[in-house]
Amino acid sequence: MYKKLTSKMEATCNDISNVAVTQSSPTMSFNGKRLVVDEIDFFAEKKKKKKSEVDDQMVHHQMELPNTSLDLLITNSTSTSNRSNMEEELSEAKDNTRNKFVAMLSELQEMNAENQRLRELVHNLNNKYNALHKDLMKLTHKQHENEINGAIKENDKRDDMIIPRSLLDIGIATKEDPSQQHYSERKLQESKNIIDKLDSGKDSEKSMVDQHESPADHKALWGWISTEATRLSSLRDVDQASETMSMIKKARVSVRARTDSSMISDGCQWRKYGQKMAKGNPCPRSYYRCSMGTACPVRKQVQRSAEDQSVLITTYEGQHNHVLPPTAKAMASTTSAVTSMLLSGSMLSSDGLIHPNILESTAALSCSQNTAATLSASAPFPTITLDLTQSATNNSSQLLQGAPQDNQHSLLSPVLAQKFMSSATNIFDQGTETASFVDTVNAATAAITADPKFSAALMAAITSIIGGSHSNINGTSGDIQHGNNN
DNA sequence: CGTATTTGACCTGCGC
DNA sequence: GCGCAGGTCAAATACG
Repeated sequence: MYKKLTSKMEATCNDISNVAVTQSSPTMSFNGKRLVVDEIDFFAEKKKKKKSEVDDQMVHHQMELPNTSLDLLITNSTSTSNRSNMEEELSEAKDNTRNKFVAMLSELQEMNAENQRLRELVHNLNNKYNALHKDLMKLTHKQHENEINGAIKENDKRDDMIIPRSLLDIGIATKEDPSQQHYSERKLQESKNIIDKLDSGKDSEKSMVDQHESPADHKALWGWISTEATRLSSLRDVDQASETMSMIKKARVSVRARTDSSMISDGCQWRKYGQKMAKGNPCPRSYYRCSMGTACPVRKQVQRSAEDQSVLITTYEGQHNHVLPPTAKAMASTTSAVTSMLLSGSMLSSDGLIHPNILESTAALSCSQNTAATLSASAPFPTITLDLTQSATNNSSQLLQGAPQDNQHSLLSPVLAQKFMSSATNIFDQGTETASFVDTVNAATAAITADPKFSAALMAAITSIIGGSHSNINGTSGDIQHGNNN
């Protein structure tokens, strides 16, 4: 936005400076560049010779005036009435040009003001981001300390828990892994280092200025450079934040489901925009984008499994920027939660391994339903795969104590379901992309920290929702209410 | 006729 | 630099 506006303003300035015949004039500063802008009398020269020469000039030439787009018809007539008409038209043309120029100037000033406001906005956002980031680190640190304290007790309780092979196969670290012990501390240290680097960057810029010029030049120069330093620093932070944002946008949730139909119904409207043959798979991959909202960034890929063509793999990517229908909301919230947990520090260690908390939660998911959740660390962007194709043989009561099991559509206890849905809704149902990633992570972390059953509830909710769909997918009904992520 | 889908061309990132 | 594969675009086509 800022860059766009800047380039637009630069273009405007160039246009103006091209038009303006510069004279000694007051200067305007734009983005550190000096612009010479003044009110120019385009007709000054012509005025001088106007009285004596204008008639002849007009007769013999097509007037050396800027094209004012007025249709000034010049004839060879020498009658006085025509002459006075032409003079009137000429002065009108002058006035028009002057008015246009004044209008452009005022527009430029407005844009300058807007530019200033945007700068302040970016700066404020940057400050808020930093504050939230620090809070997140504190929370993560606190949470990890709590985990360490309760680790022994938890381990005793969960000794009989079955961890699925699919999770062990992907190299998940266990609590005994000593590298996990300092996960939060390392992360905190990394963030401190980043902040230190930024600060030192500012300091070095300042020291460069301090040594730079004579005192006379110093003041003006410092004004400009400090503005630039602030701007660059902001851009660095914005880059950092945007990188994080792009990560969460790129995070994917993949759903494997056994179905004959070409696409699972997930409550959203999709428009197909491409199809491609993927290597090593006889079935084409289809590309869809969400058509429910204008310019909604959410996309999904649908492809049949190469190994088992009855299995449909649907991969969701991005966050919806519009209000979702209730049928799509549940899954969207759920997959948002998974995605954000996936990307928050509470899930992944700095080693790229899955945090023990999530291991437990994911194990809960896998054990609690006919579903396996796996995390791909090798993919360019984090991807969680929910496998709905496994046969219903697992005991679902191992972790979700009190969860009713008589209902294949909802194995989630009503209390936990409500808790989960309200949490997920509070956290993720922002409806727009503008919801801060940091807010999301903070909220997710806070929710998990506040409620030890949250993780289990979350996973149970996923299986509940997907489980319902799954049974539909495998059943005769084509009306599958499957959600997509975010 | 407006909207959705198809499909070949094009772009981009990555490995060699 | 080149080729490959994944992803996207947009003109052509189909459909209601």
